[in-house]
Amino acid sequence: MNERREQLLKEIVENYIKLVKPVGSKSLCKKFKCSSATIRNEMSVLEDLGYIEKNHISSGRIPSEKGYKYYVDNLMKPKEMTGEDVLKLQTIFHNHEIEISDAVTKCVEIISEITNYTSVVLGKSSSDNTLQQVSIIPLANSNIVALVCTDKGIVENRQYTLPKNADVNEIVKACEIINKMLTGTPINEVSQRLEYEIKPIIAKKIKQYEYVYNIFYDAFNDFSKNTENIFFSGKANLLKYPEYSNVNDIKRIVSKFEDETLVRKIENDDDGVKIFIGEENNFDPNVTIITSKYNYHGEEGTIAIVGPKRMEYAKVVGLLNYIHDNLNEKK
Amino acid sequence: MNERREQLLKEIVENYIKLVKPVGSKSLCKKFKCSSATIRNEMSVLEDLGYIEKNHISSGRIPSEKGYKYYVDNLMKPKEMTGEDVLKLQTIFHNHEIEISDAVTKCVEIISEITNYTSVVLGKSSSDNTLQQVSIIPLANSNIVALVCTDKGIVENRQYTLPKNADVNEIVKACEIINKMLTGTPINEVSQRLEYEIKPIIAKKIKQYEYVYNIFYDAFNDFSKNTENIFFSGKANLLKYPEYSNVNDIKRIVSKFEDETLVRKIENDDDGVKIFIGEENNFDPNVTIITSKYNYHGEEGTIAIVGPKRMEYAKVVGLLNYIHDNLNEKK
DNA sequence: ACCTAGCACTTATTATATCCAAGTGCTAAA
DNA sequence: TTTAGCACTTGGATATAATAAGTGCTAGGT
Repeated sequence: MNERREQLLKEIVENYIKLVKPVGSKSLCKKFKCSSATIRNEMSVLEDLGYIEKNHISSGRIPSEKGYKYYVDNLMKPKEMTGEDVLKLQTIFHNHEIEISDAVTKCVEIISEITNYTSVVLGKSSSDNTLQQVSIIPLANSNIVALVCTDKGIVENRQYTLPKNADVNEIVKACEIINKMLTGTPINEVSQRLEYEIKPIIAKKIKQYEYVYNIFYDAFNDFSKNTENIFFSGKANLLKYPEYSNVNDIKRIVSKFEDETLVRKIENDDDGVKIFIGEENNFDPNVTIITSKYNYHGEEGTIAIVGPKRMEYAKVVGLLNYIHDNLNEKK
Repeated sequence: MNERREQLLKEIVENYIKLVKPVGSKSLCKKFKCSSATIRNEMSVLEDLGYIEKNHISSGRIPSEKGYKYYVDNLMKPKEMTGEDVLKLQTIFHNHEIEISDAVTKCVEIISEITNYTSVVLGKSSSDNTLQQVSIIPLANSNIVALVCTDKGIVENRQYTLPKNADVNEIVKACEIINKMLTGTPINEVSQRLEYEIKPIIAKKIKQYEYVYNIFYDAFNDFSKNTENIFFSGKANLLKYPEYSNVNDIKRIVSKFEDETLVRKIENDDDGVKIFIGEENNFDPNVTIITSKYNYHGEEGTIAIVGPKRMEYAKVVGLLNYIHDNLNEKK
């Protein structure tokens, strides 16, 4: 590699990102003040090094995954955000400072709007939450709502119809016992302790303890599944790009978005903004995924942007850097 | 119309539903024990009546929307559910009888699985819920969770960070006042009564009443938006069908599923199982939507199945009839 | 040692022509 | 009222040719 080759690669990548057409030697003559033959010679070096590829023997060049990677690692300069976009995000980070539960959600909606890619929030699985409080709200017709709240403020609720001979007071009693004994327990250990510590106690104090036990057992069990913390915005954006212009590609991508266990694989534990190009990501070899962790007022997770491999890296990385800084307060 | 023409229409519709190819006169000779010319004569009558159409001058016939409609209204016999499918649904309706909050959700997941179409749950907008109880759960670092629960057991929760000089006790006090005065108020009137009845009272009793007021105001406001009660299952199923084999059709449909206000238009207030073919529905002229209301332990809404116009009507209607009966208990 | 003009060659894309299968409409006879 | 027969239409598949874009390579120039 030398200076000119790097510049050439940069030019090819950015050109291809913009126009989605293989880049020919002729089109770069002016920029490099030399003939197309010279460019061709340099291009064939870049091809030997594996940074660019041809679709067929006489086509222009497109960046390979290795080429994109070299570009993002060495040549790209993250774009500073424009005032307009900053403004949109400011309203989330500053104006509404008390309301936090869906700051992240709103954030990715704006990301999709700005970037025209698909964004995903992967809420952290609840394993490091601890039990803060359970409570019962009685409704009419012997229905009740059981609530479970964790120290990080995540709430799950569930409605039940009580058997006819049930007594709400007994359930409230059980509630108090659970709160007294289990507050602070990691949420994934609660079920176990409920069975071995709480069940014997309420068995003594409460007549029909079985159904009372079941109510809480169910409520906690739900928590550990916790399938609800994936949020998408701008799914349809992916379909805008010409690389997904054949039906099977689209079907493949759409189906993959439907598959929760696959989407979970997007998650990444490294801090900072990370880029996974094509084969590097565990989701789909035809997309690039850029991730960023967040930890905002105790809510943790990953924000991911999914787009074509020829993503506007400079723009997206600039944006995610900004968001990363704002959604991770060092307390 | 006469008996033979009805049978012919029935045959054409069912044939097209199964094979997705225009139905030619020859293929029906055996069934009707006559020559293709006879069939052609009858077909041209059905075409004049508007029940079937041609793609081009020399193609076989396909049912028109009017034809489908005549079929579902007069010729189709809803298929009884098979034991296997009944079994899948029984586990929801009977075995887990205490756990109701996502019975409907699980239900449509099974619907999508059985039918291979897309199903949607449109939760009833919360306008006829009344306030049952608000409560506050304090967390660490002067964070709190505010909970709002309605008489039908719908719960919204929100997390806030309190200002430094705040006193949780004052918020709890406000909670009690609200519960005493507003329980039973329709949820969409709560904001108003909060401002005119509660605000003056807490203004007297609580020092920094402004932020306390804001917490509850926000929490109730969220409720009236209530954008979260749409649930999809099997979105990708739509892409399986040959009628959506061109890219633009797929893009259009996928984008429409993304558009919440459009999806809301699927909702339908009539009771029973209703069929909306093509132009009859407000969502997309190229699909059929079959809806059924549910009212299960106080949770109300619409279940909708979205599929191509050549939907397997008999199967889907049979299934939805069954579900309708089970998700609407007359108390 | 590097650059460049020139040219033969390759490939995708587009347009055009041709052929075939499926199916219709119409006529005339049963 | 039904049917056999036939001319006609259309979409789809396949083959062919023309064109544009771009490459690799050679040979001569700096």
